[in-house]
Amino acid sequence: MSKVSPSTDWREARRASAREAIVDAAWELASEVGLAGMTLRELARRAGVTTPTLYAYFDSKDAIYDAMFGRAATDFADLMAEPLDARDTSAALVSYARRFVEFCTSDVARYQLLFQRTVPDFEPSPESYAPAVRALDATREHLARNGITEARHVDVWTALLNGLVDQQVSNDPGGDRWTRLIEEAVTMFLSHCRPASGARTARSGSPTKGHQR
Amino acid sequence: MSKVSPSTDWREARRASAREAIVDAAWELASEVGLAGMTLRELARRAGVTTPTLYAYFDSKDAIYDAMFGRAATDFADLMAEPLDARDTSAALVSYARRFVEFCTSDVARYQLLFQRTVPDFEPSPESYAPAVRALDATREHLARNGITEARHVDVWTALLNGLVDQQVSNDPGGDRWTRLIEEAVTMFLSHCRPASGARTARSGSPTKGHQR
DNA sequence: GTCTATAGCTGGATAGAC
DNA sequence: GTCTATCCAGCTATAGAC
Repeated sequence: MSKVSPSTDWREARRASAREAIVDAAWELASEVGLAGMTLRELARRAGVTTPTLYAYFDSKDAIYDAMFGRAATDFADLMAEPLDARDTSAALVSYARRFVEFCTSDVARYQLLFQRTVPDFEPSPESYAPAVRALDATREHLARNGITEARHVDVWTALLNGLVDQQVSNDPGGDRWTRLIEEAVTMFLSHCRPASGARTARSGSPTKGHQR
Repeated sequence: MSKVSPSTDWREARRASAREAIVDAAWELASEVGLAGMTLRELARRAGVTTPTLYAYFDSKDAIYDAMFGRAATDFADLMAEPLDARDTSAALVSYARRFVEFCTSDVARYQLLFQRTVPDFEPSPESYAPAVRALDATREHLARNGITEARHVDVWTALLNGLVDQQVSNDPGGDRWTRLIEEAVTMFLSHCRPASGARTARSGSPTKGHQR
């Protein structure tokens, strides 16, 4: 495959594995104390090393944030690319929305790093950001299957879902006051944005009731 | 009125005035460097005093955040209580939504302190929080005039508006990619949530076009 | 690569003179 | 109430031995 020697491959693999372990510990810590509350001392302690060792794998704290972003974006894109088992396109969209909201609310720190700009002076590198673009493309594709193709409608969709997530985590953390409104919100969205193409497109009823969790 | 002497009143007034000046400087600073980036040294410099003087007026940095919250909540409630000049209730709701979104996007730091939980370990005191409750009541009243009375619909409303704001400030700061969708979002909301009560309630057309700013 | 030790800095908060 | 001077804690990041 490559011109590097096998031993170099091993070392590269071990190094990448060690980096992943640090990122694991970083996410675990951030979900407990918040992104801003994450310190390198505590991160090193959790990872079973000392502070200088972190610098053997990352140039700076921002580089760690960047690796965290990359991991989160990849997880997000992978989750959103998983196939959906739903009988029709609108039910699929509800499932898709639930998936997104569940992903966001299950780890607020991850949601903040990925979708809000809460860490001062941090911006993800293009490489880390790429998977997020891929996920947004998947969103567009799902909407297109429901006849939603206009850019403004896609923006309404993202606003609606982000709004549900934001209200949920800000005003009812751990509860379901807004997450339980997903199906209604999707119905509202579809009946307004989907082009009229017959009678059965208007509402989905509640075929996916009890499908969550 | 009170048993305190006039000179005590004067002193109280001057003290309150000095506190307000500090809060003014605090908001000006926060809007430049963010809430987390606000330091007491720089705040003191802006206010024309030294750090220890701040502690003559506030017990801690969190107490300053709390005073900032109180100011923002009062401004918010006052703005939302201003009368609306609109020919019908649905147009009034659009104006109301514009007012809210404009308030939020014009000062991101204020939006974050008021509606998100971005300052770690800070929670507003009941006194500072009270005006925010008053503003939410005003929102409920406006929605009720449009026949929206169910609690779940009020929650959909707040999610929708917060979603527009959040996407705007996170992904298109300074632009209008999401703020320009306000009228469409309100139309979508009303046609779904407003109880059917005749033909003319379904849509508002665009009577308020060019009404913003 | 990993450690011990520490530099260098910045933050909130305080002591004590005036 | 306001200042000068400072404390003390916490942070990121580095030097240098092994």
